[in-house]
This record gives sequence, structure tokens and C-alpha cells, in this order.
Amino acid sequence: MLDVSDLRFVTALSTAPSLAAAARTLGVTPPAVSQRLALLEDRLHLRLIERGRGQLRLTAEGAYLVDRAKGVLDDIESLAEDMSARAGRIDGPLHVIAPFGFGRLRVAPVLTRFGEENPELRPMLSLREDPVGAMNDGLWDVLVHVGRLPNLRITQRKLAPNRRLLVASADYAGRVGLPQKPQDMAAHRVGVVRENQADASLWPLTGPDGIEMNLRVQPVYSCNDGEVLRAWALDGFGIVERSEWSISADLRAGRLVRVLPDWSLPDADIVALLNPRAVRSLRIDKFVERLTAEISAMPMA
Amino acid sequence: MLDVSDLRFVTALSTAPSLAAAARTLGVTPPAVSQRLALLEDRLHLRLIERGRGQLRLTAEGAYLVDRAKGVLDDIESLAEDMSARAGRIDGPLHVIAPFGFGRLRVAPVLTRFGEENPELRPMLSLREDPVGAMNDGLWDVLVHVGRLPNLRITQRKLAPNRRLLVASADYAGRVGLPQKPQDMAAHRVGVVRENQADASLWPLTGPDGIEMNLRVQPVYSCNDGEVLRAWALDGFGIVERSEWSISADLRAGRLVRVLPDWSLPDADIVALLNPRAVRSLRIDKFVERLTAEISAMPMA
DNA sequence: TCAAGCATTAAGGCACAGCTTAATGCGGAC
DNA sequence: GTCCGCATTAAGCTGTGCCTTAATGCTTGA
Repeated sequence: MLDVSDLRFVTALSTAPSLAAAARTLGVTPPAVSQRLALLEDRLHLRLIERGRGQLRLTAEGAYLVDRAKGVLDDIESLAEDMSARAGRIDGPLHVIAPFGFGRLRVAPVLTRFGEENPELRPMLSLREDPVGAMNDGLWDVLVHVGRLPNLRITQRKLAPNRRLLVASADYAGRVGLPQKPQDMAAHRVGVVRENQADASLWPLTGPDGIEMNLRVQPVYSCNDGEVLRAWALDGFGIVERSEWSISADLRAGRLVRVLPDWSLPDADIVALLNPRAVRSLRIDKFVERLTAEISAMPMA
Repeated sequence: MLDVSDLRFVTALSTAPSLAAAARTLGVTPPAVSQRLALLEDRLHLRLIERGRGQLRLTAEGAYLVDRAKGVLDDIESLAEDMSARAGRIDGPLHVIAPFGFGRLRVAPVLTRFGEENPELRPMLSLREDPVGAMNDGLWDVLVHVGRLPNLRITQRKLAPNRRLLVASADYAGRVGLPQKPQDMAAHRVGVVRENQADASLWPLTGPDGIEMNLRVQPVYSCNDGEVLRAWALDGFGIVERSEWSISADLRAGRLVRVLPDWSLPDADIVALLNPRAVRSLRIDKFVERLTAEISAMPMA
């Protein structure tokens, strides 16, 4: 009577603002959704979704169906996972969320290779400006984040250490000179990565003797893409605070030099989060394992 | 990945002695089963059923799959039931088990009518010589039984009162005469219904003053079909112990007369059992309701 | 007033899951 | 040895589930 595809269909509908929207996410035309819903309702002799005046609304029966459907779907999917794990197979969909810069430059290559090695895997990499905000969407397996997240029930697996460094181009250092103490910063042009709600222009510095101080800077340039800011620094426009993973190659090559090397900012270790709501699977474990190995081994290039 | 039909398929296989046997119960040809199983195993990259040397045997993975599948199937079927109930619909399969005689003569008409009134219902009536034995097969919704069953966790719903009576044909009474006290029975030809393992030839009689006695009779005729025995009595061959429901019309018409009317045998009320393992559904509730009404209202015709 | 987006109905098409038949090999019973 | 039932493979067919396009009417906002 009821089929898994019916349950999937109706749960997909339940989160869509309109049938047309559902059609788009399902990758079919609106009539397909409309008539399939009508057919299902006929079959059950029940109205599932009230679709008058604009907004979709689940009826009581629809809501009940969706609710129970989620349970059944979870169950059968976890069963499929179990079977796949018993076969020692790495297959199925793997949703990874990562921040823009790090995701593109560090996670993507690993995921791509992992996908090539396991032809039945269907990797999906979603680069977000705000990975943490995407957490509650539910549809992800692994979330990579730069910087430990406080106040989380989810266990965070450390992929690699990562410091935040103040840097400027060698050219800038030669032309303008570098600050020798935090207070000198005010005389310099500063760029910051303004990602989430955190106050990017307040730097909690720790000095050589363990002295702590909060330095308020007046950024002349801000961007939510660290790579843009790195380029800005490489072009000699000013001093930026940047993750070690991003600019260590530049440091080694001498394109960038550290600013106030005796002062440090809080570490922003790279961590991976596993979605507690997702079914645990072999592919997830193996991928995180791989990620840990490769990210740690990366020459911070 | 896994579909409900896969789960149904594999659970069906799990109870079959051979693929060919499974094919027969599934109503398809053996190759269909063989290749479908092969396909499923391919898809999971696992061997589910060991089919060497005669007997089928589930592998560990197969057993696990079947086990979990049962849970999922139960879940989704109960969901379908719920939706159907919310629609106030009486539909789907309805497995009824009943004993031979009572089933054919009393249950069948009710079920037939109930089925006609609810075109989407798929009634299945299974008449058994030993309904109680069939209980553990699991595949039933309602079981009708004549006589309360002891030592059962299952709640028994009384459909109608029913006495066991000793009767003979009027012809026999006139020709041979009737016994006046239990001890006289030894001089008469007696027929009994020998159904289950119960000792049909030992009658626990209760007398007019509440006197109890066990009377051992020597049946000259026994049969597991009460209707055959009734015919035997109607033909004037002897005295039989028979359920009231079966012979009350004969009594009213004078074709049969009661023997030892002051002595009574234990009642054998007609009860309905609901399969506790089956999902509760509207159709079952409504059917039992209907059964109760109609059986009670029957003129014991 | 028009344009755009949404929902729905009707009609047609297509892919494919799942079946069939046919043929082969195997093992056990007699 | 022969026969019968089971399992399997190969090849071919088909029903139908599910989609598409096309056309219509409704609502809403510009």
C-alpha cells in the first residue's frame, strides 16, 4: 500500500513552500508533483496537504504521516547502511559541509580523490559562508570547521592544528615597515575576514610573557572570503590576520612575512563534526579517517 | 537502495524451504525468484541465502536483514493501517480463521456480506480442522473458536453463548427410547465429534442438583466434522453431543429432541481472538463488531 | 491591466522492473 | 540407469509507474 518512495515524496513535500518548489528540488516538473500527490491522496482517501491561498499546509493526517514516515525512513536507511557496512562497502551519498576557502582548497581535493577511489560513492560538497548555520538543516554527514565550536553537544574531531597569524607581504614590510608592538597597529592598514557574527576587529592577543590584551583594530578592508584577503595582503595593501593553513606556503616562500611574531591569537584548530542525526556509516568513518590523515599530512601548502 | 518490496521478498524467502517453494507461494516462476534474489545480493554485495545441498539457509547477513526487515515492515504496515483508519476506511486484507463447521455456516455469511459492503476489503477465510494449531502461524487477524480457550494471554471476545447439548432424532426417540439418567447411556449408540486432542468420549456432566459426574461413553461413530455427526443423528442412528448453534433449528422444528435435558455439559461459548501480533486496524474492529452483532442475533437457526 | 508564478487536468510517451519461456546442469530417489 | 525437482542463466516481452508537454484558470504584485 504505502511505499518507501511515497514516504520520501511526502517528507520532501512537507518542507517545501510550494508544490512547484518541491518539484524543483525533486528535479521534476510541477505536474508530476501535483498528480503524484493527488494520486497518493486518492489512494489513502485522505487530504494530506492543504494547498489553498499561497502557502502549503499539512493537514493533521499529513503531519501524522510525515512524522511517522521519518521514523520508517530512518529505520530502513539505517538498515541499508548496516548491510552496506557488513559488505565492507563504501558507497552511497556523502554530504560534506565546509567553509568556503578551506573547503575548496583543502577538503575538496580529499573528497574528490576519495570519491574516485570508491566509484559507488556519491560525494556532495557544499561550501557555505556559514557552515554552522547550515548545521540545523539536517542534511549533512560531515561538517568541517576552522576553529573549535563552543557550546556544542556534538563531538568535534580535530583534523589538524591551525594557528591564526598576522601577516603582510614582504613588499609591504620593506615599503612601510612592520609594527613592533600591538599599539603600532593603529598606524597600519588592516584587513580582516568577517565571517560570522564574531567580532573580527577585536584581536585577543597573547604576548611573549603570557600578557593578554584585546586589540581593537580599524579594518580598512573586510571580506568573508579569506582568500580574497590573502590576495589583498600579497598585493601589499596591508596587514591581515589569516589562518596558518592558508598562508604557510607564502611564508615559506617569503612572499609573506609574519607581523608581531611574538604575539599570538587563539588557535583555530580544524575540526570535523559528525551529524548525530545522520545514520552512522562506514563511508563516513572512512572519510573522516582519510580527512584526518591527509589534512594533518598536508604541508600546510 | 532498499525497498519495501525487497524486504517483503526476503522475508518471504526466509520461511520457504526452497526457492521453488517460495516461487509458488509468491505466485511467480522459479527463475523470477532466483534472479531477483541474485540481483538483490548483487546490489548489497552480500550473500543472503546459502543454497547448496538441498535446504536453504540464511547467512548471518541474511538473518540480520530478515530480522530488521520484519520491524520495518511492521512499522510501515501499521502506518498504512493508521492512515486507513483515519480515513475511516475499511479496506485491505482480512484474514479470518474459523473451525470447519461453524466457519462455513456462521462466519462465512457474515464475512461475505461484510466484504460486499466494503468493496475494497479483501476477505480471506481459512477454515481449519484445528484453528488453535493455526494460531502460531501468525498470518491471521481474527480467529473464531467454539469454546473458550484456557491458558491464553490473548483476550477472547465472546461472540455468543453456546451450550453443548445431547440430542437424538425424534424418530430414534420413538423407536429406541431415550435414557433417563446418565448410566443409561451405555445402552445407546453414541456419536462424538473428535476434533482436537481433547477426550471427546468423556463427558463432564452436571446434574439437576449440581451433581457432577464424568461419563465415559463408547462412541460408535466419530468424526471431526460436526455437521456429519448432526446428519448422522438426524438419520436416527444414535445420540450425539453437539453445539447448540448447530442443532437449535432442528430442536425447534422437532427433528431432534434433547437427551437428558436435566444434565448439562460445560458451555462452549463462541469467542473471537484478535491476533496480538497483527497490526490493529479499523477493519478488524469493525468486523468483530459486526460478527458479534450478527452471531448474537442469529436465531441459532 | 498585464505579467508572472502556481496548481491542476488531460493526453501521450518511455524506461525499466520484473516477469516469462526455454534451455542447461545438478543431485537425489528409486 | 532413469526420472524428477531444484537452481540457474539467457533472452525477450510487457505492464505500468512516472514522467513529460500542453493548455487552462487562479492569485498576486507591479
